[in-house]
Amino acid sequence: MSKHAKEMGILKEHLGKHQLKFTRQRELILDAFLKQEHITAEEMYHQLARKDPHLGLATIYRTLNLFCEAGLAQARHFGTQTQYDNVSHKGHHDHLICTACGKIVEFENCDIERLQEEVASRNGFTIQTHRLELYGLCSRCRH
Amino acid sequence: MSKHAKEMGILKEHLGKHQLKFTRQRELILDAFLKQEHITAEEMYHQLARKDPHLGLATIYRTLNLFCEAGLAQARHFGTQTQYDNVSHKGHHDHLICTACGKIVEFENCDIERLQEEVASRNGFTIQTHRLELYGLCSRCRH
DNA sequence: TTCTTTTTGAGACGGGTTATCAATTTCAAC
DNA sequence: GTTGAAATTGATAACCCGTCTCAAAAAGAA
Repeated sequence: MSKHAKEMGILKEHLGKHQLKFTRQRELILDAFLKQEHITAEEMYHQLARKDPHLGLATIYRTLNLFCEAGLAQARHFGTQTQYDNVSHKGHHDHLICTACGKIVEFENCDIERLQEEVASRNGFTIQTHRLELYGLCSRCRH
Repeated sequence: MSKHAKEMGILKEHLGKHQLKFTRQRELILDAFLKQEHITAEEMYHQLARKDPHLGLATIYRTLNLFCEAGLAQARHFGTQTQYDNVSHKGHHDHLICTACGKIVEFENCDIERLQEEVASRNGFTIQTHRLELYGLCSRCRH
C-alpha cells in the first residue's frame, strides 16, 4: 500500500537474487529516499532521526549503496560529499558548477538528452542514467 | 625561458592581484602540472620527490588549489580522490559506461557541446570543462 | 520454535585533504 | 645590499567522510 510499490518491488527482487533480507530499516530508508530527488547520507540521518533515533549512519550508507547496486540510486561525488540521486525521478537534472565559489545551478535540457540517446544507440547502448556536469565560472566569479 | 610562458604569466597576474608571492615551489609545481592532462596531488608528490625531496604534500595541495583559483586547473572529485585537470588541454572526450560489464566507450559530440555552451551562457556561466557520462547496458549485456 | 544467515548499531579505523605554527623566504622600501 | 613586514613553507596534527569490525538482534526457511 506504499506509494512506492514499483521501487519496493525492484528492491525485493534484487534482495531475492542476492540472498539478502528485507528489513524494517531498508523499507524505511527507501521510503524516505524516494521522496527526494537527491540526498546525502548525513541529511538522511538527520531526517530519519525522528522516526527512528537508533538508526545508525553506517546502515544508511550501506543501504544507499545497496540501492545503487539495485539500480534505484546513483552515487555522485560532489565536493567532499556523496550525493545519492533518485534514478526513478524523471525530470532528471544536470549541474552547472562554479569552480571558484562552488555555486551549483541545476538545469534540464531535452535536446541534450535526445542527443545522448542518439550517441548511445549508435554505439549499441541502452541508457539507464547519466551524469552531466558543466564546470566553469559563474558571472560573479568571472572577475 | 620556460615553454609555459603563457600560463606562468596568468599565474603571476593572479599572484599580483592577490598580494601573493612567486616562489620556487610554485614555479616547479606549475611546470610539472602543465606537462600532463590531469594529475592527483599524491601523484605529483611522488613525481617531484626526485627534484625536491623536501617539497611537502601540503604545499602541493595548496598550490593546486591556487591554480584552480587562477583558472589554470580544475578540481574533479573522482571516487575518493581529487583529480586536478589541466584546463589549457583541449581534446576532451566523454564516456559511455556499461553498468554490467564495465566496458567504456569514448565519444565526442559537437552538437552536445554546443548545447552545453548555450545552457551555460543562459545561466551566466563560462564553461572551463565538463564531464558527461552515460550509464547503461552495452549490446552484449542487454540480456 | 529452531537454527542458520544476514543485518544492525556503535564506535574504531582509514585515506584524502586542510589547519596549525614556527622557521624560512619573498620583495618592497630604504 | 640591508632591513623588515608579510606571505610561504614543511612537518604533522586534526578533520571529515565513508567503511570496517563485531557482538547482539532480526529475518526467514525448515
